[in-house]
Amino acid sequence: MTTASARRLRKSARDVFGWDRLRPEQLVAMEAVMERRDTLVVMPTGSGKSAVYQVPGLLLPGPTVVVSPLIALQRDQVQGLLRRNGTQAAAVNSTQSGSENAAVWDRISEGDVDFLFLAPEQLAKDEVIEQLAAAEPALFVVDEAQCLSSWGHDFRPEYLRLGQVIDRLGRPPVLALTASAAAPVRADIIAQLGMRDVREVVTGFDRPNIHLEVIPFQDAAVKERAVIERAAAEPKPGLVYAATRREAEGYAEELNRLGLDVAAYHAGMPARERGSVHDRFMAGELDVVVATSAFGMGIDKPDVRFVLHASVPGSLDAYYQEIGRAGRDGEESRAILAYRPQDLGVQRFFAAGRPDPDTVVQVASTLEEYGGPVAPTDLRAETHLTASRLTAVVNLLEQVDAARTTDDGDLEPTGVMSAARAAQQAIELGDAHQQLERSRVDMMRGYAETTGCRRRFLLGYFGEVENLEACGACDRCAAAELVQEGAEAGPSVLAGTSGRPPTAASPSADEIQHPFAPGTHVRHEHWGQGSVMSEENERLTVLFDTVGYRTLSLDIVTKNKLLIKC
DNA sequence: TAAGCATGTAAGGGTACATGCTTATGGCGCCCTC
Repeated sequence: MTTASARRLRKSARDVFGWDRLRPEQLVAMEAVMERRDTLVVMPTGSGKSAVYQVPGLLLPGPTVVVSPLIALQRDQVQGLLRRNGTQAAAVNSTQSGSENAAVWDRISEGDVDFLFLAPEQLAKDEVIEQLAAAEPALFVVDEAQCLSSWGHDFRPEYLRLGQVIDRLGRPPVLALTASAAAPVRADIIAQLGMRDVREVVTGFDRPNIHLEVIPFQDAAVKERAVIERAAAEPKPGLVYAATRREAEGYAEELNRLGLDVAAYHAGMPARERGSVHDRFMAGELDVVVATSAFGMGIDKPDVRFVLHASVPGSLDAYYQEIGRAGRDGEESRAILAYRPQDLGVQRFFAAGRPDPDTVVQVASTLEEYGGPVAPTDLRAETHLTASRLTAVVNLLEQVDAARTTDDGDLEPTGVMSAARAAQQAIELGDAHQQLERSRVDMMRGYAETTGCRRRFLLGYFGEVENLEACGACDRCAAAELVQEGAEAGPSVLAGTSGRPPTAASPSADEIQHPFAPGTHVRHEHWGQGSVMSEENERLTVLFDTVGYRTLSLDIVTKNKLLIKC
């Protein structure tokens, strides 16, 4: 590429950041940003995702706003940028004093800050939006954008307010960055941020050096023993993911008893202790960290040799994100899942989090009683709800067009429907989201129980439909290879799993002759529009817009004409 | 949805089983006290 903008980008990357070469996909995304287009980038961690906003951010006139989910991450990002020649970066958050934050705002108004880092909660405050709007930001970046979809609907509802914030800032170009996002997550990010005419830059999901394995269990005690033995036996360092805090502490204790250097990590621990575990792991002082899902964002340790899940996580998005912390150095590493079907129960429980219907009715009718604009703080006082609970309900009401945010940040009913109708539609929307979350748990189960190549299943889930060859680097391919060898040459011992021979369990793209190849858009009489995500063993997995993932028998689909291509 | 725990009951002096309650991930910001 030899356009003037590509030349400028390359020069800035070299002069300021010392990067002699930009990857083609980085350059494509940067050029889209320079053209002021809304851009969604899905790139694995370690592939230079941050560069996509850093380089254009310095070339565009005006500050770049970066929404980042963790204050610890903001700190790392600011320090990283300050090390670059002539680059000014700052953060505004609750760990800094009022006067420190005020000093940052002064610098922004003087044009002295190139990059400003904030958590979405900061952007819930009117004065923050007003000061930002006055600075006329050149670019609005949402880092770790999968948080918007995974946390925005319940845990951190301010994430879903970012679309409104961008409107109030005068719609600067939006850049969303994430390391892993399947189709519904990408669609959610685009919809919630109100991104328009989006340039999507999605690089390959495959991490061929990570060997995939699932070990099935029925008995909890047997599984626990196996997890401990396996974690002790694998090359170090490694990560063990547990579903609960108690489990994490239990495993850490057992492994310590075996003489290994192991620490637990979860959100219930004091901040200092968490920081110390993080630092010791990064410094290579720990063999294993046993953690809940709290551990990992911003961890870029190249030599993690295994990621062992002691319980299934709630989605393949989460699973892929967590196993992606293994083998960043490109060396062989392993992702092992200790799978017990009963463990899905706790994930179904987590997937059930949605605003309570009574609360939705209460907020809708309170809003109707006001009749006109009301400050969110007044609505909070009236309904006796916490800020995040109220925000979660308001988000639903806005999504069904029953309420809107004024330019002043107040809430008002749109008046197009009654409070009862608004509440009903908002509750239905909450239910639909819950259904999608549950279908994602089902897909996790599908991965654990598949009889075909696990990597094909995983890549199909992320919509990567080009590479349908079996991988040869998962337990299923190894098992198929063993069967094949046995059939050809009698009993033999499995020598290894290197290389990628096609296997009986996994047909190539050319061999799939039926009309529902992955990527095909389809329509179902009851479930509406969808697209085929994967096909194996005569079963189709389809992602429907309204009901989430569904797995269907190809035979029944064909015989009963259940799906129409469109 | 499922597991752990406390309590209750039957049969019978210590134990087995049923029942019901509680808890299960993720962070920011802000207000409090020392």
